[in-house]
Amino acid sequence: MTGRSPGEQVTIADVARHAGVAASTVSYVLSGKRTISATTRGRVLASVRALGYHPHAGARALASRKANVIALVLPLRTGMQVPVVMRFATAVVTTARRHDHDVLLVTADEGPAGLHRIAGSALVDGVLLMDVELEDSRVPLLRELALPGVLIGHPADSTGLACVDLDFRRAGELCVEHLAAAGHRRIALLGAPAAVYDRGTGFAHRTRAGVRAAAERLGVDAVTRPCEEGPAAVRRDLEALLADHPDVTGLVVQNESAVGPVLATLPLLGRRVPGDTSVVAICPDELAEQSGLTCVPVPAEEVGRQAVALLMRRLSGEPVPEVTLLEPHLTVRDTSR
Amino acid sequence: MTGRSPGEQVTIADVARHAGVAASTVSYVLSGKRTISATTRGRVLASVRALGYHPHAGARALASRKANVIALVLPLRTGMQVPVVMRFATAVVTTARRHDHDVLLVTADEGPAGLHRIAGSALVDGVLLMDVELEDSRVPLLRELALPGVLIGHPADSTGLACVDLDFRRAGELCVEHLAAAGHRRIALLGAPAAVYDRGTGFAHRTRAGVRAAAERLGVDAVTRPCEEGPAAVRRDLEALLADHPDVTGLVVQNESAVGPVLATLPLLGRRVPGDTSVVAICPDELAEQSGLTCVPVPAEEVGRQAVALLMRRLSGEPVPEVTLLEPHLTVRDTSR
DNA sequence: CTCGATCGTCGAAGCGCTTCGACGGTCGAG
DNA sequence: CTCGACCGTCGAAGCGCTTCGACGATCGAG
Repeated sequence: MTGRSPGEQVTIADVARHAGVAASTVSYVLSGKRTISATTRGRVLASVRALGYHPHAGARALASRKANVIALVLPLRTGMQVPVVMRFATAVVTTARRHDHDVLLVTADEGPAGLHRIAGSALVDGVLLMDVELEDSRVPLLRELALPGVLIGHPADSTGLACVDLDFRRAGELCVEHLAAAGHRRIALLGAPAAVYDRGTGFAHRTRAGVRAAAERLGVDAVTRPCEEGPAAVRRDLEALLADHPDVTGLVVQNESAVGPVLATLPLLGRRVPGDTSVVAICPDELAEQSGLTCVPVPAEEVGRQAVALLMRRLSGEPVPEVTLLEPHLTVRDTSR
Repeated sequence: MTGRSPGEQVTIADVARHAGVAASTVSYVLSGKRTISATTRGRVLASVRALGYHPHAGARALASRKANVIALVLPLRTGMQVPVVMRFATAVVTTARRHDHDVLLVTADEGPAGLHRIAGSALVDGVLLMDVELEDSRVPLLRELALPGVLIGHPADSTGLACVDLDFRRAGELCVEHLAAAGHRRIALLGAPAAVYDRGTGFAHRTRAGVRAAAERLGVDAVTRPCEEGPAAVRRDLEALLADHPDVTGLVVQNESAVGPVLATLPLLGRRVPGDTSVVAICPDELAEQSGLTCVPVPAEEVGRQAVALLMRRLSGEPVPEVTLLEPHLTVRDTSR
């Protein structure tokens, strides 16, 4: 029984009165910023529980100049790998909570103005930027606002920033190395939608670069081609690719929505997998697992966790590395040989 | 040039000084809660722009007892229709911003404790609850905390609540009516994963009920069966279904991940679509459009908009209807006859 | 012309919290 | 023993904003 109607804010003064101490003492117990005797601490904590006290977020933000909230700026537009984004978001929220922070969801459509608003109103202490382009307009703004930020993906110039990403270049190389080792001499990358390349999205460009570099190094042929979304489009793009390059026997797919249709279409084109054609994907692991697909998993959770951890370190003033690249790994399943 | 280092908070006092008025006057200009002469207002607004002033969210929340933030409580667990959730989230953020509110992302894993925390700390003014189950533990809590909330989906007992949802019962009926009108006498519902039914998730149960009711009313046979995710699982469940009920000629699919595989599998079973078997889905429209699928679209955006609008009305003390059901519509494409 | 309304503005009082400086009380070193 | 250092606690001052009451000025009605 709290003796208060629900919805009424329990204040630190209530707790102090209940425990017979000063409000500041309660604050120090909760923050641990000054030593408090075990007895007093025990009494205070008991009162906190008894009253169901939660500090008023606004008041705390005002006094301490920290909101304990971070912003997650999501793309939410076409061409995005939706499930990846989702799993990533989950990891971010969970990790942030573990660091006693909440997550504000901001859509990229709000653009730079959104960042201005958020920074100016002290709504958040820092931002996580997803879907970063090679030349991203938000990046200079971040520098200018002196708003602590961590980027998912990395822009061309990462000076003074903190970026986390799967090493997509290496992932591309890995796929080609795997196929080349299995004896494939002609390899094709069926990539993201053209719009994604046009936007200059890092992961697409870097993967392509990795594929090309590895192919050159290993002396195999590699062609690359964007691929639109939707079963019909995938099928069309795949057929066109194989019509132009009929001698391709190794396929690297980096497009979530293409995985299913590619696997369904190849047999119809008279190509058995992996007998005639090997398929390797860069995609979430569950998706690949469902189809027994050889893949380089995109570790969305791990990226999310790392990103939050980096941001937390920045918020506490620690220096952090500019670029954190996660090492990709290839999981061999049934679609490659 | 603001004359302040970036990251320094511009306060209302700065604006007041710059405009030569009192701080309270600035506040009234911005809130419109008292009449201010056009000249003064103009001067103040100019200063606001010149200094790039954004009110400090915490201070504002403290003084006004409104955070101008709503919480979006997302499931983020298996069996969810991920793209739907995503589009929904986008609509929520966009609509909320239009009402001058931000959105805090909360995962359902935090459970009731999360709601307590959020309510107690005045972090948010209200909550949007997704993925509501028929008997949802968060619902009584919402009542108890007197926390304004809007549910997406609706629980068995919606007294005193506000719920928004597509009328899934009607959607189920619509599909059956369409198939029956085309002459199909034996119809099957290939539904959500079994876990979704077991959780008592409203949309799955209501759709099934609608299918059964319409079938009975129209005198056609209807069988229903859950369907797991992933191409292989879908194929297996579909084959089992058709083995048990070979005379089924009309298929209702309510499972995003099943749409593609179902369409791919039917021809392999010697069933041409729509010649031998008609397929109708309840799924996002883009997904259906890609495959030329007859469907009842799930209007994620519309639900998101409505939900936010309802919450805003609740926050301003207006009474709102307990249940808002969106009328489903069937779009005929190439997979049904 | 005077008086009450009305309008536009101001000053001050908090909102609930953190944090700084201060102050008694202990305790160990000299 | 005495004195300084330290420990545990308190009171007060603000953080930036909203909002209430007050107050001069303006204006129309009597």
